[in-house]
Amino acid sequence: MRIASWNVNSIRARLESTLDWLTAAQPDVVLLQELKCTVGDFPREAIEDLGYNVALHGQKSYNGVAILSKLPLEDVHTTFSCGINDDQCRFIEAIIAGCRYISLYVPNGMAVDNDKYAYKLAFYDAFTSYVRQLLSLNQPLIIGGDFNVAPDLEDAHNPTVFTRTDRILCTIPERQAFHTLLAAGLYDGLKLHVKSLPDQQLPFTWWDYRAGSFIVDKGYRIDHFLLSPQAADLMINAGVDRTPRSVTRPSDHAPIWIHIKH
DNA sequence: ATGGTAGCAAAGCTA
Repeated sequence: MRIASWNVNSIRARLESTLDWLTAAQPDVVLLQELKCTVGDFPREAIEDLGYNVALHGQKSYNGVAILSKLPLEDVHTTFSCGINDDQCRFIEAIIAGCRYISLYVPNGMAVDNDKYAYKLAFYDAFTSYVRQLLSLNQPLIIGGDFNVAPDLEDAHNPTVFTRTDRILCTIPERQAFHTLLAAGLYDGLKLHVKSLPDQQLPFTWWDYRAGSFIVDKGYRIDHFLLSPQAADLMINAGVDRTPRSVTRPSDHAPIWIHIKH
């Protein structure tokens, strides 16, 4: 099975490139983030025409997540208990072929002194609690999404950003929150795969639109697949698909993917 | 240190 996750930065602005990418990459399961539209405005028919079942959680202008699947989706949920800003559409979960999938869009945080930064840390806390419950089931669990954290020095083009206390995506509390989530018992799928190969660098997944960051490869690795032990056992390959980041009017994120035994 | 671009939606907010 081919599993992909992609922050599209507006599904309507990205519809043509999304359909092109789906046709070329042929993923069986797709976890999407930043739809930036309501359920009613989602281009459901165009995607269903490519053979996908659709489950989505959308709102006007911001956020929004979806799961596309060639196999039937069961047991769909669109919330976990965070306690604040629960009206923001950042989570959707479904069971597909006996495996639980979550599409996650973690708050960006904006700036260290911003209320959104506190929300981001609270979101990590609450999601970690939820993941601990899921992991106690001892079942395959695949979480894909935009985590808005570069976990380690190799996950940013310029490691000196980690010496600054004001650089969003890279501050110590954000990275600690991410590593606490991992420590609940999840594997970083991309890292697990790349580190099993000789002399491979971890690829970036996001490049700022500004200052031509993609051309000079000044990126960050902030999109991740996090896997339960039962899912990690199934993984056979992983990577980043830079092709959709290279087209005209791209998303600022590239799709990430894993292959699992089915 | 600053400012650089993009999407939504119609001026500023978010990223």
